[in-house]
Amino acid sequence: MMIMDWGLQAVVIGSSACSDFYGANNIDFSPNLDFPQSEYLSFCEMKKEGFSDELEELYKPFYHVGGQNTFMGSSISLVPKEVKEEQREEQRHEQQVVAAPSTYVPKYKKRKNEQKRVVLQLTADDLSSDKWAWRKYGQKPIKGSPYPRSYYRCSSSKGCLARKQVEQSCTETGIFIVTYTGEHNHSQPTRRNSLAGTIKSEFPNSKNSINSPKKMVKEKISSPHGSTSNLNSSPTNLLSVEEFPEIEINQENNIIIGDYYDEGIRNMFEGSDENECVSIQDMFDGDFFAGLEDIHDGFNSSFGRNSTFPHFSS
DNA sequence: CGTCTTTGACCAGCGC
DNA sequence: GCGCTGGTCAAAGACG
Repeated sequence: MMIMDWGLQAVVIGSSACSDFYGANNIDFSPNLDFPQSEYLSFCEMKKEGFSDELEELYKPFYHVGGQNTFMGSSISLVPKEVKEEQREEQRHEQQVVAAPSTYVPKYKKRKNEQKRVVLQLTADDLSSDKWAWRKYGQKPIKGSPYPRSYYRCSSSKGCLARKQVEQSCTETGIFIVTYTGEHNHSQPTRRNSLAGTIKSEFPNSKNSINSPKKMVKEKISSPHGSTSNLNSSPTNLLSVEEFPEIEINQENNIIIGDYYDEGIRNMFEGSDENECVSIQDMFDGDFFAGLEDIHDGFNSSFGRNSTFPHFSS
């Protein structure tokens, strides 16, 4: 099931290091039923390994009480650890399941600049389809990844808070993990800014770029925004939309609005087919991400009334 | 000259 | 409090 794929990827991305996927902070992954206690406890103990609250935030949309969710191929409840323990305590005394509180207080406060993030896994070709103008303002080696992460801000408008992070996947050659944060405060530019200085690779030899003395390395590439053209271009079938778990992407790079939506919610997009599709290109061309926020709010209200976890169809 | 990338320094959040 | 880490700043240089 597709949701399994990008859900896992979301975890990987959320952990800020693609090799550091072990679990999530304060989240109990144990299935509602028939899960060995020893394994249940081991999941809970993962918290000690230093998982960030990013993961916690990531899984908030999956929190679901009183029903069963489908995750990683089995029926699983995604309930904050504290909530689960509260439930178990109540079960011990009353032999009944108690609904969890609707609010969950994270252990750690968010980072100062943490905002809603949209995480995508794109090929180099997909990267070059991004018509926004970005200016690189930093690059950092990331722990656990052999590839550095590049930081971009929107260069179309001064004061635009849109940000983009790009890093090469350490597990899939030719796949780039792109994280968008903030929102553009302007319409999409009709043309890109001057191409001056844009022919340098976004991903020069990482070791050189990190450790070498300050020296420009010029690499002629075909696409602007630094996405190298010599990378293997494999079909992208993964999309992680943090905060928007109701969105799926299929093999054709179409964003699918799940059929569990209320008709009214799905109608927020043009058309009202059973599964609404938006291409990657459409996302970059229009206000798709802005619309996601509204969809997300609608989803929460809708999902809150329905005890059945969303089922994605493809 | 304007815009870009590169890269070391700096800052803030987080864990111990 | 200290160290680690990720995100940002800003100076220097390259490109059209």
